[in-house]
Amino acid sequence: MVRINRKLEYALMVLKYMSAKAPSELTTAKEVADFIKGPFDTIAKVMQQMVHSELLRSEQGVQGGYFLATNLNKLNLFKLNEVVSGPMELVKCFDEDHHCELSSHCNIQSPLVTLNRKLIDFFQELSISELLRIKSPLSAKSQSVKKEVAG
Amino acid sequence: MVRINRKLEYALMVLKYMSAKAPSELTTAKEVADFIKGPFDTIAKVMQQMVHSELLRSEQGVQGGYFLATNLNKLNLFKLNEVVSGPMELVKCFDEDHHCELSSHCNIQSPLVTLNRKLIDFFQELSISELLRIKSPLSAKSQSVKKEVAG
DNA sequence: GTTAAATACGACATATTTTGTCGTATTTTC
DNA sequence: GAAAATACGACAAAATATGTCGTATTTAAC
Ligand code: FES
Ligand code: FES
Repeated sequence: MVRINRKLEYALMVLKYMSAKAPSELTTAKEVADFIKGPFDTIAKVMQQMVHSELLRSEQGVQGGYFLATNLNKLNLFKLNEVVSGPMELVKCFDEDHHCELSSHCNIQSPLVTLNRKLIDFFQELSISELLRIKSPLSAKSQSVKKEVAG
Repeated sequence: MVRINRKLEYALMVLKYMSAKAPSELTTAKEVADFIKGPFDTIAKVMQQMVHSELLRSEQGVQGGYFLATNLNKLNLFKLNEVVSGPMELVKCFDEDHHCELSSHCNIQSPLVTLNRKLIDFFQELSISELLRIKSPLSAKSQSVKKEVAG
């Protein structure tokens, strides 16, 4: 099976939620959790992971929170998935720590390499701002630049 | 996470293995299991599922086995995944029996619909014969037709 | 300086999904 | 009738995903 998981959804929800605010405004994990009626702890951890990979930045203490620290035009779904799930191959066989026990007699290795590559490309080409239809100041700017180049 | 699972791999292995034979020759589950050094029962069940969806046909009894019953040019990865995993949405939220408890407050529903659609398209456009680089008589024929149309 | 609200983070617990095994029945050839 | 194969449901085990808890730290407000 091939499915999108919750943590990736939470990450998308967080970005969607935060991108509706002014860039300087802080957002707390509680705020998001309340808004989407989801589990605070899990969502908070996702946001912390996003800080690690510098998608967000955080301020601690009372009145602390998170704010966007990246251009969502340059962020893609592949990257975002890595942020929440850690780096991993999309075809299990090729994952470092997985070690596929069939690999020595496998008759579809090269097809799987191809598939792995195609999946990576697919997710890399999916920009978050496009997917979430975000029109931030930055986003709008980049879009128009893109248009000029394209047209 | 977003990953290809074993059953789909087994199905691909089976098709790869069988497509190397003459169309009339039978292949047993044991034969495939021995060849790839995989678990007989699981592989057998995958082949049985393929019979249900008429990708293969079977003959019972001693000297029984399976043979290809479909044009692999017309088979795509989406369909093959459905055959081994049953019909299901690629974004869990939209799955009939899953019922996403966040859906009433979800702020990314429309993006998820888009993503779901794109994933389906991606897998539907991946033809099995192309992926496995199969050059069966049928396959070769269709390929040349395709070329003529394209060129 | 104490309290409250927030992030930070690891360890654990639970739930779900995936993967494999077993038992048993049926079909067919020898 | 025995052997080799498919057929299939129920179960078991393993892996993964998801959520919870405990505790520490930071900072603003009082
Ligand atoms: S099944 Fe893992 S490498 Fe082919
Ligand atoms: S999280 Fe399920 S519909 Fe949005």
